[in-house]
Amino acid sequence: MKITDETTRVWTTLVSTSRELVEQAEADLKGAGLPPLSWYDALLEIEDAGEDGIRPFILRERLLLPQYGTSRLLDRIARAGLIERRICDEDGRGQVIFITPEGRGTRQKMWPIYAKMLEGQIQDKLTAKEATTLADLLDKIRPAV
Amino acid sequence: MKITDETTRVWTTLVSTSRELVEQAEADLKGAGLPPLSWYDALLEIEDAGEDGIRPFILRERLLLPQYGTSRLLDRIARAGLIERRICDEDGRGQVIFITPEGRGTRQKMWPIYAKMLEGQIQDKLTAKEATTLADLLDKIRPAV
DNA sequence: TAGGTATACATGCAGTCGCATCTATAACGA
DNA sequence: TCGTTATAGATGCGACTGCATGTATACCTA
Repeated sequence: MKITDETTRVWTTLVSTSRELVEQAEADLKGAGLPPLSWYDALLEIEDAGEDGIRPFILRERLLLPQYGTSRLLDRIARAGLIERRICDEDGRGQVIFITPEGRGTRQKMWPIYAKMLEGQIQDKLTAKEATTLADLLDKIRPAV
Repeated sequence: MKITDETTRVWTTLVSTSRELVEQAEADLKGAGLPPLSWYDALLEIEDAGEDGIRPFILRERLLLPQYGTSRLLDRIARAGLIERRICDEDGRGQVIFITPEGRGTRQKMWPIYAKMLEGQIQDKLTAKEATTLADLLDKIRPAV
C-alpha cells in the first residue's frame, strides 16, 4: 500500500483548494450581509421547483445533505421568511416547500457575489480547455453518487 | 460577469468531490475507532518537529487553521494524552508541544486507514500523469497562501 | 383489515466552530 | 523606564453538526 507523491499532492491540493474557495465565498457573502452558501443551494433548488414546490426528502437527495441537516437548514431559512412550508396533501407525513418573494430576492442578491468569486478564483485562472480537463479529472475520483 | 458551464462544473465537482472524500476518510477512521483527520495532520506536524517540539502558532500556520481552532484542537488531543504541552522557556506567553508515545502510536494506527482511502479513491483511479495534471490545475486556482 | 415494517420529518444532546474578547507577556519608541 | 502596541494563547457565547432516537403517517402482507 504505497501512496505516491502525486497522490498525496492531489489530496492536499484538493482539500485545501476546496476549503479555501469555500471560505472565500462564505466570507464574501457574509461581508455583504447575506446568508451562507448552503442557503443559496437550497433556495436555488426550491426556486427551480416552481409552482409545485419541493418535498424536503427530494431536496435532501439533490443537496446531498443528511436528513437532519436538511430539516434544520429549512428551519433556519423558513425562520428568515425566505421559504414557506406547507403541509402536503398527498402525504400526511410530509410537507412541501415553496420559495417566498423575499427568498427569491435574497437569492438574486447572492448570485453576483457568488459569481464574482467564481469568476475571479476559477474562470480567470483557467482556459476553457483546462476547466474541462479539471472537471473531468475530478469526476474520475468522485465517489459514485 | 458571465459564468461559463465549465466553471460551474469545476466548482461543483471540486466541492462535492472534496467533501465526499473527506467524509469517506472521516467515516473510515471513526469506523476503526480512531480520531478524525484533523488530529492526524496535527500529530504528523508535531511528530515531524522532533525533539524540539513545536509552538502552537507555527502549527497554526502549517495547518491553516484559525487561532482558536488550533488552541482547541490541541486541547482535545492533549486531553486524549497524545501530546504534551510544556511552557516555553524562551517566551512566557507561549508553550511548546511534544508528541507522546501514545500519540505516535495513534498516528501510526491511523495511517493505514488513511492510505487505504487515498489508494482506493485516488491512486487507483488516476494514472501518474493524470494525477500530476490534476494537482497542477488545482494549484492554478488555489488562492495564494 | 390488523399488525408489522418502511418512510418523512423533528429533536435532545454532546461536540465543534466562528466571533469577539480577554489575559499575559514581549517588543518598541519617546 | 514607562507607556503603547503587538503577539501568544484561552475562552464565553451563540450557531451549527453528527448521532441517536422519537413521532406520525404510509405501505404491505397475511
